[in-house]
Amino acid sequence: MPRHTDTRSRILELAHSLLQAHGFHGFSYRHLADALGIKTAAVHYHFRNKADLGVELVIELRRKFQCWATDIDNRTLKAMERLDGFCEMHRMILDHGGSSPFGLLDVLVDQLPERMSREVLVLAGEIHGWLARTLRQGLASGELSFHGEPDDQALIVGAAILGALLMARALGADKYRSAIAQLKKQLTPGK
Amino acid sequence: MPRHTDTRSRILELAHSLLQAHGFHGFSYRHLADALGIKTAAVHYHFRNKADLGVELVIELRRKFQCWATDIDNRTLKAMERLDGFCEMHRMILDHGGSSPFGLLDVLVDQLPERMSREVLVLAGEIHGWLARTLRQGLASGELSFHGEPDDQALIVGAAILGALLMARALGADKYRSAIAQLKKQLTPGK
DNA sequence: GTCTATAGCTTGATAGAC
DNA sequence: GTCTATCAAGCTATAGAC
Repeated sequence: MPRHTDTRSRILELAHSLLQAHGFHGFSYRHLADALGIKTAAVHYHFRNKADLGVELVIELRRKFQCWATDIDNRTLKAMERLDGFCEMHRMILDHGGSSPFGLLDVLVDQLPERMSREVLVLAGEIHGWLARTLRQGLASGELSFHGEPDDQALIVGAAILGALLMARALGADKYRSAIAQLKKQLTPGK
Repeated sequence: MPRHTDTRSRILELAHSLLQAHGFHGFSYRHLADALGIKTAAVHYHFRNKADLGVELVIELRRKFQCWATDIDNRTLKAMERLDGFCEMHRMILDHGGSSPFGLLDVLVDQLPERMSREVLVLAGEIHGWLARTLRQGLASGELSFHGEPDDQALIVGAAILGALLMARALGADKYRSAIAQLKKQLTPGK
């Protein structure tokens, strides 16, 4: 019940969860204003237009992901445990009514304001980089097992998690768990 | 240059491609009307409201998938060749500006009219069923290799293809090819 | 089967008072 | 920093003429 004293951060916080749940086009200034007990004009004061708001949202997502990544990388975990953390983070999004990777979505990146989609691409690259690095280390140490390049493997691991998250919204959260379990099975050495 | 004599099927055809490219909320009756040189009221004549149009679109998608599936199943192909066909069908969607599985999207199924999302779920089940069956046969005949249940494997194969398709819109079509190649590598026995 | 005309809503955005 | 008031534009949908 602390911080977020000012209206601006309250807007940002609410917009963040609405972005995750409904996508960028799935909420309006009116939604924000009504839910916060203010007027749309007040929202426009803090974010001149919706594209500006969108850009700041994605920048915040990037910041959050970097914090998460450096934190988990510093904890000297096994590669599979890091991947677990990655999947778990996504599952939490699912539990909170979220849909896509980080809410970065609309998934359909080309339907976003241009400045915003540019930031989304940067974020996507950062996520892919982290995944590839984690997979490469796990492969080198023998904790993980897969064929081909870590960069390519990171591509389908990322795609599978994204896809599983989206499918889970339609088919139920247990399908997400099944899919992730199967994904881990593929990466486990030995059998 | 043949068939689609009547306005109704012209609407359906155009709506189909717009659904694939922009999602259900990404086109309007005005878009349809303007592009076809008719008025919105004419569209309303053929489809009383947009939910009705959406339902018929998904039903048509189901019909198309069933045709595709029975056709490819009758051609006595190897399991991997069938999966290739599945991936290839999706790649064509990508090339035509499409985004999601069949355009069934908005990906965010829970933002669709209820009757429509119900049909989407049926379609999702049919696709999963086909994938699981194909994987099971491939595993039994030794053409494919993976651990765990075919049902679970179908889940992540489907998720990976869906995710790859969406990522490709942001990162480029070559990323889709890379991801699919990596996916096939995982399913290939021997190495 | 297609049209005109229109209703009623929601959206993003701005100007100016307090 | 927040408000009132207002705008043009977009949307779905309907009634009724042709």
